[in-house]
Amino acid sequence: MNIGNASDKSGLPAKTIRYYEDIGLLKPDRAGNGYRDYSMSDVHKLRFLQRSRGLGFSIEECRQLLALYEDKSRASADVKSIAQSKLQEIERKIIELRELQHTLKHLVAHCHGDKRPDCPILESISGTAKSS
Amino acid sequence: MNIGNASDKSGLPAKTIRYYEDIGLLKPDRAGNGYRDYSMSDVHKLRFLQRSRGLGFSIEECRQLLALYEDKSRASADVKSIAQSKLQEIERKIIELRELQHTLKHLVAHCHGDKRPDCPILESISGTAKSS
DNA sequence: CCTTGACCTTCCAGTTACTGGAAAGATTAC
DNA sequence: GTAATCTTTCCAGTAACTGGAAGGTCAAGG
Repeated sequence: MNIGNASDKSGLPAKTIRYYEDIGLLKPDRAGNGYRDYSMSDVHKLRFLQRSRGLGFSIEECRQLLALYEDKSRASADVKSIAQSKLQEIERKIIELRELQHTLKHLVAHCHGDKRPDCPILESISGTAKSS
Repeated sequence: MNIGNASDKSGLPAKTIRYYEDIGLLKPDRAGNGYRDYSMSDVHKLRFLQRSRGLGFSIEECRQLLALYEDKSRASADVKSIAQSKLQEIERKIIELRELQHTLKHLVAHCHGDKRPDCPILESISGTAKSS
């Protein structure tokens, strides 16, 4: 399929998809007319990249994740150790998102935006003291 | 406290903290010698920024989140609607992280890196067919 | 067949969000 | 007092896109 279609299905702008090709992340086939030709497998990888990037992984981390995803026949211990450290990172990110969620929920529940300067929840979260 | 200390406590490089000041995200006090002086409240906000950025929110989104966090006495409906949409985004990110976690766990559990080109889990995830 | 509009191509420049390094002043440790 | 370790500002470089120009391709309508 063409890049526009792949873009719709993956959620990545066509520009970004071309950029990912430039830096060697994902190289699609080419049709006879020179158009890029994406397989469903390519689209899944693009979606995978779209998510990973959106979740704060760097391009290089995404490259590793994609290599895992593609199983570049590495030594087992190697694959496992990278995957394991990524899993820890994911676990941490989930916890952080839960905390952020918690903070915002309290905000919605308890702060009324009525120009009081003393929202009790925020004070309890952030504190006010100066220290060296 | 000095910027180095704030850097240690927030997890953000001093460079980045200064950059955030440049773009008007967080303006600390200044000590008599011209050094930036961070309060604990500032450090909490920096940590908040460190996390939000690491979780894939853009600077502008972080600015909004920080405004919520600081309760910039907006109209209640305004605050709530922004917070609500951020909460949805957070919910989505958590789900995506869980899916990524799921994928990697299967990888670790079922792919042995023994140079077989046919890891069954990855095939089931990504598919192989071409379509227009 | 021809045009029109929506695709696609490459290339190059601009933006966002840092990041590194120089040059110089302030502080702390001996 | 002086050396090491802060800190300051400023300017340049990098990472990861993003926009726009100039031009080729394709499917639909007349």
